[in-house]
Amino acid sequence: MDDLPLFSSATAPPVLIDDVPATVYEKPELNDPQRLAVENCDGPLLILAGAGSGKTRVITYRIAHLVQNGVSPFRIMALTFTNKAAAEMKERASEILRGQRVNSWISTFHSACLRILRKDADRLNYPKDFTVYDANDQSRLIKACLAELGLTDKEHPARQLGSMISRYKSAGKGPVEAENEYRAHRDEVFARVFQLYETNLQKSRCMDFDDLLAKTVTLLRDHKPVRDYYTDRFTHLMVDEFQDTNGVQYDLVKLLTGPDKNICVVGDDDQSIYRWRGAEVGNFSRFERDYHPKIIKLEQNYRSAGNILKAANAVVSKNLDRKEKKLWTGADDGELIKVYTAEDEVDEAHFVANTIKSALNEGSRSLNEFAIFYRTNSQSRTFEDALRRNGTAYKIFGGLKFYDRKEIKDILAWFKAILNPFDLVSFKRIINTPPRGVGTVTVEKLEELAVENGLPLIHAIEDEKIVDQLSLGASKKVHALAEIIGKLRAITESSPAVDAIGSALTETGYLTWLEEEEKSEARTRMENLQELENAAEEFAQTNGDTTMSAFLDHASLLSDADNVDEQAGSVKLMTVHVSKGLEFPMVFVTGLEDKIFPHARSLGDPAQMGEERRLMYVAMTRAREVLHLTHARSRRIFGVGQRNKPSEFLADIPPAVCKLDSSHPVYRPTGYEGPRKAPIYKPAVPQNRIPSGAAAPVKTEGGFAIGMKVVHKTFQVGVIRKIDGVGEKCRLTIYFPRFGEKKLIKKFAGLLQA
DNA sequence: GCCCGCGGGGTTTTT
DNA sequence: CCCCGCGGGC
Repeated sequence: MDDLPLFSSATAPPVLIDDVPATVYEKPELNDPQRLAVENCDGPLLILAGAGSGKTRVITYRIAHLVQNGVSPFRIMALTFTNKAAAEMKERASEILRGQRVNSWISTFHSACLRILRKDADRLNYPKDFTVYDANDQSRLIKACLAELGLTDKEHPARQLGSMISRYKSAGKGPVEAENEYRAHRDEVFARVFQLYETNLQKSRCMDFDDLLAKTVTLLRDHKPVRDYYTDRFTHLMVDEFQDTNGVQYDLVKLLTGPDKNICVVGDDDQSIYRWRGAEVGNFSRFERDYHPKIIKLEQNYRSAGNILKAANAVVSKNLDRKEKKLWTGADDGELIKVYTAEDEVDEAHFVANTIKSALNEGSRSLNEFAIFYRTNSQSRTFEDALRRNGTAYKIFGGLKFYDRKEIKDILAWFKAILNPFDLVSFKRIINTPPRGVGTVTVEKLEELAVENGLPLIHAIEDEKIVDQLSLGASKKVHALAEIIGKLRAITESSPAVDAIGSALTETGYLTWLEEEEKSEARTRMENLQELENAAEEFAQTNGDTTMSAFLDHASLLSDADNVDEQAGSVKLMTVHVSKGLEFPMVFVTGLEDKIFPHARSLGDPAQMGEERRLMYVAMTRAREVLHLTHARSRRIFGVGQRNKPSEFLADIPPAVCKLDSSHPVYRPTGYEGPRKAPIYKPAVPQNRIPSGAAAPVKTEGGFAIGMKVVHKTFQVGVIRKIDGVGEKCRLTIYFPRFGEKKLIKKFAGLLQA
């Protein structure tokens, strides 16, 4: 693997080899651009940091450099997206600054904002002890709003409305903009729900995740003394993963920038994979326009072997509108990238599991050197099965987060309700959980009585005179509930959070309830609750704060308790999104098929396809030494077998850096023909034919199938998502990238195959 | 008020 | 196929 032309396309950046002594890879010192990035501390700076270019090192050394040059750590703020990144940065900064107290703010955007708001929320007509709502709470509140408007969750899914609301708020917009921007009936509903949601949120004295950012922006923008306080204190500001910032975060950063404009943002446009969530890559150019920063590019990759980098570059360089960048490495080419064509998803999983097993048997690698990536969570299942069959320890990352689990939320809701009597979502959650005979009828009656008496519901329930107005049976049950609330309130006020949680588990009857339920999940749930107590204890010890409200803040913002580094001794499984920021010696990127990765919903939309491509780039650049790419010729999707072409990304990888992997004994379902010899990477042509022949049936009707691309005279190109009914009554749900989802009657739509 | 069974829907998700 | 949430029956 030597002097072959590395890239067929003229636009692809060259990869420079052997430009730098090998020791650099082993023990990295600061290279020239890195040193510039560290030492340029005056005025605005934009660091374009390619994958694996030592970004974290640069940020931490910058902090150290500032401190050594007389800037007090007290005046430094660094903003990240994840708690993990913040923790790592904090730890490494304190290592470098041995012994010095690092009282900088190194935290996520959200916790920095929460901290700011806890101090001054009263200026926004919020109590300082407002509650933070997560996506689940938000969804419950939206459902309540829908009900209030006489609408159903069916026609307007709360989750979908929630993400629309979030998208608006991330762009700094509210219900008024929503109303102005939409005219169609469906969206009028959206604006009304949005409006009511905002009103009810305020009434509940709660903020959702997006509010934490948006309200901080309002606070800083409209209250000069507050803004002055922060811009005076923080003379040096740093922002990590700048490509992932949304509109509101950009505004926030701008408001926090002091008069000296010592602001440094770090990011990589090629790793922007959260555009769908409101991230605006345009913030890079906005930053350049607003600040005229110095620009430093970190282009030397210290992570991946040469071939991996060449392949990754080849994939991402097909995107247009990239920042000019030439990522290179001083490392050797390393092994060729292995491409495996599996018969189906079971074969794919076995190939991966067996490859890992034989590498382990050779003794050269340990369990935690392996990672398996997939595009969607549902793909994890077959890998779990295969690994389990091989007796290989594994751990899945992502998925349901600890603090999002039902049992955890059920218990914490008691304290949220007690600490904020206006938080109806939390209170309603616990009124009859576990079931104690206080049903909807009783609650409705109580709500009326509460309104009449001008009391929040939870206080009304504790008011004997009010409860006595209920029927005898109901009032007894409500009294019992009030008693629990009273006890928990007392212990919350007097004792550490751990003890309060402990007594909630027994007093509310939650543990007994779980014990009685003879379900298989009950055991895990109880273990999780035990873990909740541990978490409260641990939080108190590390933060020196035993109060419930502090723990609740922690729980709502630090939502993933799992830490990849701490899970030694297991193969790691995760979606590509979750893999961002991590690295592993041996990586398997799986499901590389048209409609899986790139995902079907991205096909036909250039912007979304660009993001899929970056996603692939992120996945590949996680690998240090060995990269396996796998795809299956057929795969069960929603229980139905489907044939998919190899992903077009496979075709983008220069043949010179990869080889077909056929060396392993694989699991062979009947009909397996052995590994293919012919080149499998033909540039993908748009898949628009109904899968035929041996393929299992896909839902079809009159020449149309789910996933098929079609052309409509008004809406142009779209992808069929759903087919309802047959013949004359056949209705097609089609997603048009430019117009959104439309339901059309086949007979009248005049559709053509794309 | 509770529980089971049906039906709908299923991309990614740092906080 | 598999998970969820709602509604109807008990």
